[in-house]
Amino acid sequence: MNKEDSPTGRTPTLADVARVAGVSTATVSRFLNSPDRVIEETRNRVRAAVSELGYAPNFNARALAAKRTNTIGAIIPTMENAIFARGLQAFQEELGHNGITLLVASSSYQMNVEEEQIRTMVSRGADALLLIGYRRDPEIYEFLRRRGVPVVTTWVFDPDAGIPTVGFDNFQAMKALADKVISLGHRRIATIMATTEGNDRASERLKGIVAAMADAGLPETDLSIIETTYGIDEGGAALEQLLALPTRPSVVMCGNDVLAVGVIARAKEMGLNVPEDLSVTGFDDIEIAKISSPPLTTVHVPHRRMGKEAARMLINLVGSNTRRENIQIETSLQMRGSLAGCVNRPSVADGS
Amino acid sequence: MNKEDSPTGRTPTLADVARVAGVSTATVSRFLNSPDRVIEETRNRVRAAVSELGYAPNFNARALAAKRTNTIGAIIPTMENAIFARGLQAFQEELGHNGITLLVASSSYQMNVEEEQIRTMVSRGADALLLIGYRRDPEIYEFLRRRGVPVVTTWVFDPDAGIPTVGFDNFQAMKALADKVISLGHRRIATIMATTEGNDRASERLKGIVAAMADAGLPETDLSIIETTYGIDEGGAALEQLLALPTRPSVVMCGNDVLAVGVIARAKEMGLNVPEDLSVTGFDDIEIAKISSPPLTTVHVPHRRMGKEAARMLINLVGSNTRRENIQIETSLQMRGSLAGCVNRPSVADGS
DNA sequence: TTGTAGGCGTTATCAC
DNA sequence: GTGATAACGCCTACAA
Repeated sequence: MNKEDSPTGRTPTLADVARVAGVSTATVSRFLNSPDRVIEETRNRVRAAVSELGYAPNFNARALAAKRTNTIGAIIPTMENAIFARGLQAFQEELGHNGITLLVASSSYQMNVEEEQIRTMVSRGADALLLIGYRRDPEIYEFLRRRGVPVVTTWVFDPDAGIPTVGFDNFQAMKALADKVISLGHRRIATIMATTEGNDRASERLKGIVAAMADAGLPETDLSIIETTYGIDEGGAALEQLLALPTRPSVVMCGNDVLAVGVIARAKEMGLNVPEDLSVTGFDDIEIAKISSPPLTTVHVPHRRMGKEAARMLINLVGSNTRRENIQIETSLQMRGSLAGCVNRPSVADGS
Repeated sequence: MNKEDSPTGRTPTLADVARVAGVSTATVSRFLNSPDRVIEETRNRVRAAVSELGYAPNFNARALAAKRTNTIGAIIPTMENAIFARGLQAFQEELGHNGITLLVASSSYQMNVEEEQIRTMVSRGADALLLIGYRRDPEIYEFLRRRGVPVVTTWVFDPDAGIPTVGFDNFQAMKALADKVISLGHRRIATIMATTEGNDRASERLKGIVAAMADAGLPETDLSIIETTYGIDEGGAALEQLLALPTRPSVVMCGNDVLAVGVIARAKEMGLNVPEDLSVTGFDDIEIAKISSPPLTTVHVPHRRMGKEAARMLINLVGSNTRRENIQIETSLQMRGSLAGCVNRPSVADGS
């Protein structure tokens, strides 16, 4: 039982430190928040008292009194796959450099869960919020506006969104890939997407494919669409549905890399060669895209830069130094082995 | 400008609700926390006032007054790969069923960062903590004990750890796999592990391999060890180091699936056939293990069950219904294509 | 530079 | 059942 064993039997408070140091609570508070406003001699006494008591400030009390938490919240659709990991990592690093803590929650792609979490974050005092995509109930934006909580949305870019966006144009990005696919001779195109309802990224990507087909004069009926949740196994299951259709696609364009990798794996299990029998594309260019075999053709997204820029904008907004703006991140096509030209063989392979 | 536009110009408080409903703040508080202790008639008035004002309770004030947050914190080594994702998901679900919120932070496998985050979580009022592994500075456990914050560690099982563990025996699990590898004829074994310093899971897994070799009478010099950070590319880089050594291993046993998949990918790039030229094993059995080609032989860990059990124990500890205990989760070998028997060919393949 | 004192929004202990 | 009212731990004018 050393001297550090809680002398009072409870966790030390500011007042305890003040008493031990022989100063007022105000001085201790200053020592903690702006040490330069405390004279050296006093500083030492307080510092000693702090470490003697093992004092740690009570965050909730601080937030209550200061109306500021130095905390920014991020709500992402999922933590189960690595789609958002890298961007969030960069986001967190940038916040860390500015002494800001990140709080993360995941909504499982459910809008009502997300709303709940937005309210929770706000009631916990988050100074600002990072959200994925911009399409959500206007009421929630109204709520945030009234509470004065700045928001930035990412993974999308849209100057007309009404709120700051830091991201890329999902429509154009996917259209560019679809253009490429079509130029390689593919006509029977299938796509596996996240449920597009309430998911602007997915629905815009889908529109991108449709637009590319329209440009090429392909009938919309040549496009088979399956909506599913994101996951490797889900991708595989979707592929099976696709192959049960009367006309077998020559290419499957997936809404993200996770689905695509699942498709490739299942295709191989089913005895199909990728890309000879079936081409596959993804979206995101996360790590598994490279290690898939064949490696995955996909849309490269500069996740880290996106996360960093979002953090910077949010930090500015909290300091209210800036008006809102939008930052566009450029994506690029990442060609790899999973996409090949289409020789337009009949939909049911024969032995000839 | 409708009636909901903040009437007072600031966010509504309990007192505002009380005023509008014509009751005391105590009653509103009761309405919020134990509605059954308020008579129906009053309840309705309060309910109306709440929704009229768009009132939402201030979490920090609540925590300050109640000394309880209904929040449990989890600190994991990384969010960058999916190792902890599934377990954490199950953990969160179980907490959710009990009205508890989960706060997640990641430490990037750095002990000092983790300590910092533990202190942050506590000062934010987390009612309890979930940590990965048990090996850390005793001072931090002392800190938690003094603050009365229950802790459960997971991904390890050790009744002697001094704190509750919900997990598996890393030593035995890896030893079982190594036994199998050796029984297949492998002698020149290499291993790629996370830095074992401060990482009990990694160091125990390594010991498991060493023990298996000892049991088989293999000299310890037959084991090449490379320590690296977890990541796909890191696995690939480690493989290159390994292949530069004078005696080429016939099998690479990796500390986790992420490394192993990286090894397989790089091996193929280098023109090696897996498992003919080189066998590879992992640990965890996360999703990529299945989609790797060849699919990965690994140690299966029941992540979801582990997460769920940890949540239950933590919930009990917060209610202080229980004394601490330990729960062992059984792992199993998951044999797949990346591991084959060793024909003990010379370390440098020739054309014969 | 430092101290005093009021307030932040809830909860909880009492009486009534 | 309901209402005062004192905590909870910290911040921040304002004074000294």
